[in-house]
Amino acid sequence: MSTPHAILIALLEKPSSGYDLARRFDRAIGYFWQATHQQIYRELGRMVASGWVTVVEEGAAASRKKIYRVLPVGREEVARWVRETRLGVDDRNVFLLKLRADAVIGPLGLGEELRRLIDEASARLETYREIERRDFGAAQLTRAQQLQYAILKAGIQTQTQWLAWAEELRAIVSDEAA
Amino acid sequence: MSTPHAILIALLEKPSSGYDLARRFDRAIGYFWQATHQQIYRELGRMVASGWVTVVEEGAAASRKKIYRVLPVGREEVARWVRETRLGVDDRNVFLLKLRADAVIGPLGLGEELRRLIDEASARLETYREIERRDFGAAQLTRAQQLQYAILKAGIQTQTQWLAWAEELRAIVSDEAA
DNA sequence: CAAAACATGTAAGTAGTTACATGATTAT
DNA sequence: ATAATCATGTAACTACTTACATGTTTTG
Repeated sequence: MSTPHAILIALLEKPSSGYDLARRFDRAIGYFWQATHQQIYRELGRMVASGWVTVVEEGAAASRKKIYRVLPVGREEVARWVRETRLGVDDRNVFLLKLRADAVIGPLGLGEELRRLIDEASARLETYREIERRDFGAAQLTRAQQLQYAILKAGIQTQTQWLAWAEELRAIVSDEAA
Repeated sequence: MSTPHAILIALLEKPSSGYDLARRFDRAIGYFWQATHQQIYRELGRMVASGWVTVVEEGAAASRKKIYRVLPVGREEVARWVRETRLGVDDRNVFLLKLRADAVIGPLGLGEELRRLIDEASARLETYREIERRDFGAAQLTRAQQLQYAILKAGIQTQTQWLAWAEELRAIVSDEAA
């Protein structure tokens, strides 16, 4: 559901052609957000139709490279999406997308949502810790139990790491004009 | 692409009805793998057709609760999927699924894939560290730069945490009959 | 001049989401 | 009795994936 906004944010960072976007989504952006060229061209077409972006054909008539640029309406749509899309703990890559939007178009008031995500992650961590105490307190664990414990520990460590990161982020995000 | 296998593994852990599966996917399983009841019923139907699972109707004729159980063919399909599906660094939840499969049906030889995923995560971490040195060495960073740095740090910390977890796991996974 | 990279699209199939739909059982 | 939970499904829509398709520009 966030693919069009991922593209809008990438275009706000730097106006590009569909091909350039596809390359950017293969490299840097692709580390936390994926989009194939087919998705990109489809969404670009839709977003031109919606009036969110304009397209300028570049180079000679033979070379049909098209550079897309976000219009004020599209910019406002990004801001609206950041404000109104309520995220869950599982949407961390989407939150990173919101951070990129916040970096490229002024402060958008992410402090409140960050606060809530921290609370939810804390609650989930506490649930995991309870399962840990209840199910993995035994001295000797079978191989299967060791693996199940490892799966749980993946969750515990992920929440712990994210919480530490999020706390550090609060200081930056909090100076906001919500 | 792994939804049917997620369901098979859940059924290997405990034969269940579609409704029970949906609940399990809402609770414990749902922390790292999602499936709605519509997906579950569709896949159960397909898997019965494929001969991977059998269904036993329980209770009176009026109450039409159906308990699904994995057949040997389905069990072998899980083993095949674990062996033959090549994962990337972004498929960590899928790797956790493979671990659950390994816990429920004997050792499946995950050591090699774990080794490769560790190598790939190390390489990605090194890429992130290079970007860090190149782009965020300055003493004073603007707000936008601080946010971009925070996004990068999320990646760095995620890889670091995962690598530590994976190294710990190697000891358990390595005693394998590949 | 040939291969790689640039550049943009369509078509078909699969998977996932949201809404609709129905009926039985259990607890208040 | 009535509301909540149990229990299973269908239909319509949207998104994503894989394969196909075409032509240009740059580099060796």
